[in-house]
Amino acid sequence: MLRPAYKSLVKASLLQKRLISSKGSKLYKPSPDSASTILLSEDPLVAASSSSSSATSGIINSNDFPLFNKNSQNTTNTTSSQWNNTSDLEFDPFNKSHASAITTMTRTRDVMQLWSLLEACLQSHLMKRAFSILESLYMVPEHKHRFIEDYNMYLNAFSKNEPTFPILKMNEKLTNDLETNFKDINYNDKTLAIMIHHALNFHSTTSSMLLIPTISAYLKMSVNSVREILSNLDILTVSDLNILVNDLKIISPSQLPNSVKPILESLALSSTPVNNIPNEDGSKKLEVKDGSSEERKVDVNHGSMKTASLDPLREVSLNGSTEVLPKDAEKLIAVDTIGMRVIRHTLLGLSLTAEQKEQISKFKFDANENILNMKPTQDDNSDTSINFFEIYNSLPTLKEKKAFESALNIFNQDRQKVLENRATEAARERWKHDFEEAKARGDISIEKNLNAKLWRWYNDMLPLVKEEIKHCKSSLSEKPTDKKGLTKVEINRLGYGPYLTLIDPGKMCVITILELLKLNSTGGVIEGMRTARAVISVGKAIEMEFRSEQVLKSESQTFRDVNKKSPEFKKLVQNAKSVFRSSQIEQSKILWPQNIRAQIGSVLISMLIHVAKVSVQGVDPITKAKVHGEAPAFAHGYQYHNGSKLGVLKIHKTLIHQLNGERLIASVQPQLLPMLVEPKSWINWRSGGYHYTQSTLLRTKDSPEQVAYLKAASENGDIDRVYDGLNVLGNTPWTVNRKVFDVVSQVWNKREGFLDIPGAQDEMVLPPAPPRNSDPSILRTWKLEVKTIANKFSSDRSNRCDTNYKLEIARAFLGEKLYFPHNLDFRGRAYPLSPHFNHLGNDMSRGLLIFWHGKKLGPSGLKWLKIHLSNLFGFDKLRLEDRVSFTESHLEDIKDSAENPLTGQGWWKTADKPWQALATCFELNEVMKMDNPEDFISHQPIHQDGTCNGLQHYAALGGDVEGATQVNLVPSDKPQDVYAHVARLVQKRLEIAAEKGDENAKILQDKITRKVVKQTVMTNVYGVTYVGATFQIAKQLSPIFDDRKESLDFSKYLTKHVFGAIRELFHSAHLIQDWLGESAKRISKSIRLDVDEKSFKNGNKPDFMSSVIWTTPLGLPIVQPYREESKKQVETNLQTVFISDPFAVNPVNARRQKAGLPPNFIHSLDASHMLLSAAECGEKGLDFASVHDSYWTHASDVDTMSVVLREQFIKLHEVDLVLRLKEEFGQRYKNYVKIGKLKRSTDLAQNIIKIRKDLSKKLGRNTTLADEIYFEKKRQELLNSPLVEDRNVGEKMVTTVSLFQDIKDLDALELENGGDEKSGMSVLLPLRLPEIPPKGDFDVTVLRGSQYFFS
Amino acid sequence: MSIPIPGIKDISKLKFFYGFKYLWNPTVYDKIFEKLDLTKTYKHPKELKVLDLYPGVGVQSAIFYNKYTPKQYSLIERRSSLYKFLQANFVDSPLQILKKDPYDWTTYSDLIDKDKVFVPEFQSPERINDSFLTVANVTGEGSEGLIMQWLSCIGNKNWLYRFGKMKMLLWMPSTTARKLLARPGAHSRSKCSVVREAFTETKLIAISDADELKGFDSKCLEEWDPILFSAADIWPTKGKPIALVEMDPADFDFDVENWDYVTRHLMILKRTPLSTVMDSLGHGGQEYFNSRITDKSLLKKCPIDLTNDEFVYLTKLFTEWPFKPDILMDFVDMYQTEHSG
DNA sequence: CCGCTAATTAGTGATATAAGTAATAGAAAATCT
DNA sequence: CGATTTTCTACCGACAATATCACTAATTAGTAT
Repeated sequence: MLRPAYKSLVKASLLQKRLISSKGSKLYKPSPDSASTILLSEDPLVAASSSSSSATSGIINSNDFPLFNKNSQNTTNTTSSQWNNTSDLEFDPFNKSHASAITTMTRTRDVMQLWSLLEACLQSHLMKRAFSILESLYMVPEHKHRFIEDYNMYLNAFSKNEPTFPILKMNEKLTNDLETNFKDINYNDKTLAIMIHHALNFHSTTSSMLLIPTISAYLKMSVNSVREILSNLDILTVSDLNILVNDLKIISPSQLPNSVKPILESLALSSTPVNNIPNEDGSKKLEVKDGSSEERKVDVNHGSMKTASLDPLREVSLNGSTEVLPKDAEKLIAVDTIGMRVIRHTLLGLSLTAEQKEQISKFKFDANENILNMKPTQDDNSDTSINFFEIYNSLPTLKEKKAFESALNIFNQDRQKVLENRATEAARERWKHDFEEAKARGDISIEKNLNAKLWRWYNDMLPLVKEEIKHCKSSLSEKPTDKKGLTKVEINRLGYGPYLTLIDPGKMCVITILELLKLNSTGGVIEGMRTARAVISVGKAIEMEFRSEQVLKSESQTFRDVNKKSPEFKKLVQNAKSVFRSSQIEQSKILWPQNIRAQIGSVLISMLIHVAKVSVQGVDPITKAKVHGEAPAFAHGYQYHNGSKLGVLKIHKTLIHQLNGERLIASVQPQLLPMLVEPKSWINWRSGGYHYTQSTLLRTKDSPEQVAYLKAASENGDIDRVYDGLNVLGNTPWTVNRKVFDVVSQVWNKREGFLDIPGAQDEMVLPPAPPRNSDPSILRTWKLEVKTIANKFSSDRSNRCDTNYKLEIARAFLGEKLYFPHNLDFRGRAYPLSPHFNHLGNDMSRGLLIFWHGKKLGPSGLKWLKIHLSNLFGFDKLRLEDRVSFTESHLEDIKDSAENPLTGQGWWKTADKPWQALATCFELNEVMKMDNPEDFISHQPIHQDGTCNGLQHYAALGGDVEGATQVNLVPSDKPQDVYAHVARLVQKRLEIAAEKGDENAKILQDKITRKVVKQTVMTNVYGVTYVGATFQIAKQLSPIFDDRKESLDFSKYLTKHVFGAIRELFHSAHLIQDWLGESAKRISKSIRLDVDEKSFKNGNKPDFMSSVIWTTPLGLPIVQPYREESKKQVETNLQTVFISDPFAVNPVNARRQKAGLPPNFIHSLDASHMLLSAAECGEKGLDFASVHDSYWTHASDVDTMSVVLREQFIKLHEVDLVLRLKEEFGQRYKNYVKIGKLKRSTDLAQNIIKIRKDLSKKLGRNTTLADEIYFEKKRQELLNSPLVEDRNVGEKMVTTVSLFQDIKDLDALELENGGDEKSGMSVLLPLRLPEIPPKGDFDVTVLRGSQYFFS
Repeated sequence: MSIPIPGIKDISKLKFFYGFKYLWNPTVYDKIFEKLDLTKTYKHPKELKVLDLYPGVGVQSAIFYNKYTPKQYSLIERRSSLYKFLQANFVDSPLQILKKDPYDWTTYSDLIDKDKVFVPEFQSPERINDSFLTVANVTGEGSEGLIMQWLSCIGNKNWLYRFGKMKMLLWMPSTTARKLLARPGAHSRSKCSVVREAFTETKLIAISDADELKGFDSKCLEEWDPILFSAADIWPTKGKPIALVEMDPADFDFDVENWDYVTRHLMILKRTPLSTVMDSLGHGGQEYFNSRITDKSLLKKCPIDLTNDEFVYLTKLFTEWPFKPDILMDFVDMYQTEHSG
C-alpha cells in the first residue's frame, strides 16, 4: 500500500515545481543559501501535501471526514494518511474540489474530449484512429493510472471487430501494445476478461486443446483475484461463464459474482448445455486465493421479487415458446418480453367479474403495444386499457391481491423497460400511423393532423441528420492534424461530431421535435421559447437517450443467450440484470459537457427549423386578399429585455393553436415519467431510481465539490440510512384518483378558468394604442399596461400547459400502479425525480393522487380522515375534537360535494386546498354509506404537518422553553397558533406606541391579522431581510390603503414591529440564527493554508475559496455551493449561448454563504428527521410519503406514524446539534486563517512586525500576506511530516501565525472593524468561531406527549 | 446688466455631480457660441424662450443669457446641491430656476400645460422653431437612456417636439455622441445611429478629448470641424470625455412602428448579410425578402452598412408582407413573481 | 533537419444592446483615495 | 485607512443575454541556412 502513495508524492512535488517556475509566482522563492532552504526541501514527503494540485487531498483533507462517522475523532494523522493512500492523485473529473481542481481542469477537459472521441471511433469501428487517440491519452500524466480502462475499451472493441483474429495473435498484439506503445501500463483483470472472452467466443479459431491452457494462463495472471476477472460482466457474458463453470469446469461456482451465481447454478442443472464444448476430462479447477471481500449486498427489487416467488406462475408451463435468437440488440427488446399468456392466465385465475375477465382476455399483454394510455384519442374508456387498480381493489382476499400484484409487477417490469427505452420509437410509430390514416383521407387531413405533420417533418429531417452524421464520421476518420482550410462549421463539427455519431439519427429527430413542442410557451416568451434553453434541453435529452441505449445494449449483450427459460429462471435473470444495470450506469464516466449539449441541440434544431413547415394564411396588406402559403414552423430570432438580447425560438401561431388542442403526452421526457415498478433501490450515490436512466442521489449545482464529498461519504458507507429513507419514499405505490380526475377532466375540457386553472385564450387582446404623439407619460402607461397583459397571457398559457402535462400524465396512469423515484437536493430534502406530476405539486396534483394500497380505517382512521378534511379547509389550529366536529357539521356539504362536484353547491371549492378536499369528500361520502364506517378501505393520504417546522427545530436546538411552547413542542390541550400569537404581540406593541401618540400606530392598530404577519413569520426562518418583509406586508396591506406609496410607508413601520415581535418571541432561535450566520461569514472569509496560488494573486487580497460544509446527523455531507458564477458564451449553430463554465474555479459568495447557512442547516435537519421517520415507517410496514415537513400515510396508520416521527425528532435532538456543528467546524477548518486587525501597540504585533522585517530583508521587497501564508503552510507540513526531524524543525519554526498559538484571549487583542485606523494593522489570525449561545432547559422528550406537535 | 458667471473656484467646492460633467471654461464657451452662430436661426433672440435642462452649475446658462438675453430662460434642476448653488449664484437674476426633475415627463406637462410657467410657441415644421430652444446636459453615464427617449420623441412628435422643429444643444458623453453620429459601415453604427439619421440633422460642435475624434467619421469631422477643449476645462475633471451636439429635427415619412421593428431586429446581427439575416424578422422572412428585393447588391450588404433610406425601403417591403408577425413588441417576462401564501 | 520569424488563428475580455431606472430605497459590503 | 459607490434584496425545487471587436497567446507556415 505504500508504494503508490510514495509515487504520487513524487509526482506532486514535480508538479508543484513546474507550477511555480512556469507561472512566475509572486510567492517567496528562497535562494539556495538562505536559511530557510529546508522549507522548500525537495524531499517528496515535505512537498507532497503542500501541492495545491494534489487532487483530492487538496480539499478533502483529514478534517473533512464526516464527523458522525465512527473513527473520525481519532488523530488526524492517521486519517490523513488513509486519504493519501486511497485517493492520491486520483484522476476523476467528478472528484474535484475547487481549490485543487484548477491545475488539472484543462487536462480534464482534454481527456473528456478524447474519451468521447475514443468512444465514437470505437463505435464507428475506426480502430486505427482509436489507437492514435489512445496514444494521446497515454500522454496525459495524471491519467496514466486510469489509462488501462481506456485500453480495455479499445481492446474489447478490437476483439468484437476482428472476430476471427486468433487468440494467439490477439495475445501478441496485447503484449506488443503494452510493452512497446504503452510501457508504463499494466494490464488489469478486465484485460484478462477480454482475452478470455475472445478465446471463448472465437474458439473455432482456437483449437480446443489450446483453449483450456490459454484460459488457465489468463486466470493465473490475475492481478487481484479470479473473482475479479469474472466479475466483469460487461465483457464476459453469461454463456461465457456457463462454459467456464459448467462445461470446461475451469473455475468453481464460488468464484462467480453473486448476481449471476443463481443463474449459472440453474443452468448447470438444466440438461441442455448452452454450448457444446466437450468436457475435457483432465481439466483441473483452478483454485486461486480470493482475498477480495464480499461485495456490497445489492438488494434490488426486493419486495416485488420475493412475493413473486410464491406466485402461481410456477405452475404454468412455458414450453414451446422458443423463438429465433435475434442478433441485434435493438430487436432483442421486442422479443425480451415475457410470455404474456402466462400473466393473462394468472389473472384469469383470480376471482373476477365476468366483465373483468373479458377485459383481460381481450387485453394484449404486450409491453410494446401497451406502454401506457397514450393514445391520442379522447376516449378514456377504450377497450385497450385496463383499470388495474379497480381489479386489484375488487379482489376479495389478501392472497389474491398479492398474486395479482406480482403478476402485474412482471408485466410492469417489461413495460417500464419499454417506457424508458422505446418511447421515442413509440412516438414515431404513432406519427406514422396517423400519417397513413390521414393520407388515406386526403391532403387536408394531413395538414390538420398534428401527428401526420410531425411524421412529415421527421421524414424531411432524417436525411439531413444522416448527412450530418456522415460528415461527422468522415471528419472523425481523418487525421486530426490537417485542420487547415476548414470552415467554421467544420471546426465546430470536430467538437460535437464524436457525440452525434453515437445515437441513432431517427431517435434524434424524434427527440428534437418532441422537446421543442414541450418547450412551447416557456421562459416568459409569448409564442416560443428561449433558444438557450431549447438547445440545452435537446442536447440533454439526446444524452439521456444515449445513456439508456448504452445500458440496454450492454445488458442484452451480456445476457444474450439466456433470454428464454422458465419463469423462475427469468426472475433470476431479471435480478441479475438489474444489478448489472446499476454497475453499468455507474461506469459511464463521460458526462457530456454543457457546451457540447448546446451544440448538438443547436445542430438538430437548426435542421428542424429548416424542414418543418406549416401552411399559413395571411392578408395581403395591399390587395387585402387572403393569401395562403407555407412558412417555417419554427423561427430563430431575438428579443430585448432591458437592453439585453435574448435568443428566442418562435413557434408559428398556427402550430401553437394546433398544439393547444392536442394531447402531448409523448413529449414528456419518457425516461422521467412516474415508474410502473418499484424504483431501483439507492445503493450508492449514482445508482438508484430509474432502471435505465442515470440519476444522482444529490441534485448538485454543477459543483465538483459537492460531488466529491458525496462520493466520499457514499463509498464510506456513511449514508446508508439516507438510502433507506429514500427507498421507502420510492417504494410507496400510488394510483390516480379516478373520481377527482373525472372532475378535473370535465373542467379542463370546458376551457374556462376554474380555481387556479386559467382559462384557455387563443389570442392576446391588447388595448388600442394611443396616438403616437400623445404625451410620453401616456404612451408609457399604455406600454406598461400592455406588458402586464402580455405577461399575464404568457404566464396563463404556460400555467395551462403545465396543467395539461399534469393531466396527461395522470390520464396515462389511470388505473395504473405508479411509483415516484426520489432524490435529494443539496441539503438532503427529498424530491420526486419525475417532473410535472407528483405529490409535491400543487393542490390539483395532490388531489389526483391516492395510495395504491388501501387500508381499513379502523377506529382512529375515521377520526383522522375527518381531521384531514378540516385541515384542508384551513382549520388546522383547532383542537382535534373541534376539527372532527367541523367535518361532522358539514356532512351534507360533503355529500353534495362528492355527488355533485360541479353541479352542486360546490362547498369543496371554498376549501384552502379544494382538490384535495374534494378527494377527501369522495372518501367520506363513501364512508357515510357504510354500515360500519371503520371497515371502509381508505386510500387517501392523511397529512401530519409540523407547525412551523423550522422554528420547531430552532426551539429544540436552543432548548428554548418559550419558543418550544409556541410551536407545540410542549404538550397542550389546544394547538398554539404562532401567527396569531405574533399578530397579538404586534397589536400590543402598536397599542403601546399609539398611547404614546404614534400616528402610524394609531392607524394600523386594529388591522393586524394573522394573515398579515404569516408570511413574514414563515420567511423569517429563511432569513428574510427588512426590505423583503416590507414588500410582503405591503402586499397584505394593499387592500386597506389605496395609495401604494402610503401602503409602503406603513408597511415599513409595521415591519419593524413585526420583526421586533418575532425576535422577542423566538429570541433563542435568533441567537442561533445569528451564530450560524456569523460562523458562515467567518468561514467563507477564511483562507486555507494550502491555498492555491491563484487565489492570492493580488498580494494582500485573496480570493476566498472555502465554502461552508457540514454533515447531517444522517451522515450526509452538505456543501453550500454558493460561489461567484462565471458564465461564458459558447458558440452554437444558431447563436452563442451563455452558460456557466463547469471547469471554472470560483471564489465563494460570502454573502450567500452567510444568508444560506441558517435555513440550509435547519433544512438539513428537517430532511434528516423526515428520512429517519420514513425509514422507520417503512420498517413498520407503513406507506409513507412526505412533502418536507408534511408527513403522509394512511388514516389508520396516522397514530403509528405520529409515534415514529416524535421518537425520531427526539432522537435527532438528543445530542446538542449546535455544539456538534461547532466541533465539526472546528475540526474541518482547524488550520484556516483569516485576515483581521491587531493593535499595533501590543507585543504580539511588534513581534509580527519584526518577523515581517526579517523576511522583507531576505526577499528584497515588502512582504505580503501571501508570503506569510506560505511559511505557515510550510510549518504545518513539517509538523505533519512522518519524519521526526522534520517535525522538530517545524516546531522550532516561528511564523506570523504561529505566534498566536499561545495567546489565550485573542478577542481582547483583535480589533473589531470599528478600531481606530492608525493603531491597527492587518494580520493573519487563526480562524475562530463565535461562542455558541447558551442552551435553555427545554427537554425535548416532553414532546412525546404533545398531540399538536405534528397534526 | 450681465449675470455673473460662476468661477471654477466656487464650482470645485461642489463634490457630487451625480456622474454629470460640466464645461466651466468661459473662453471655450465663447468659441462654441461663435461656432454655433445662433443668430442665424434665432433672428430675434429677444423673442426666444430657452429651456435649460440639468443646467448644473449654470455657467453655460449665464453665458448664454449674457450673449442673447432671451425672452425667457428657465433652468430645470432638481438635484438639491446644484439647485442651491444656482440659487446662490443667480440671486436677482432674470434666470428662472425651477426645482423640477427633467427626467420626469410630468415636469413638462406641469410647466407648459398646468402651471403655464414656460409656454413655447408652436411653429409649423417647415423650418426650425425660432422662438424656442432647449439646452441640456445629459453627461451622466447612466442617463444615456434619457437622450434616446428624447430622440424617439422627435419621431413621435410629442414632448417638446409638439411645438415644431425645436433645436437642441445637447451635452452628452462622447461615447454616446460617437454612437449617435456613426455613419453606415462605421464600427459603432447601431440602431440609435439610424434613429438619429432618420429623425434629425445633427452636428458635433465640441468635444473634450481630441483622442476621441478617431471614433468619428473623418469626412464628417471635416465638415463639422468641432471645437476641441481639454478635460481640464470640465468639472469634475476625472471621468470620461464629453461632447456637445447640435440637434435639429428633420423631415421623415415612414411607418415608425414597423420601421422600429425592422431596424431593431436587423441591427442585432449587424454583420450578417441581408440575404440571410432577414429570417430573424419572422417565419420565412428570408424567402420573402429575397424574392422582393430586386437590387441584388443590396442583399450582399449587412445591416451595419445600410443607410436609413435603405431601412425605410426594407420597412416598406416588410409592411407589405402578408405573413409578417403580428406582435412587433418584445415581451419577455423574466421575473415571474413567485406566489406564496 | 533544425531554428527562427512572420503570419495566422484561437481564445479571452470588453463593450454595446433598449430606452422610463421592472412594481421598490435603505442597509451592508466592496472599492477607492 | 474612512468615505463613497455598488450591490443586494428569504431558502429550496429551477431551468441560463448575445453580437461583435480588440487584444493576446499560441500555433503554424514559411523561408533561409
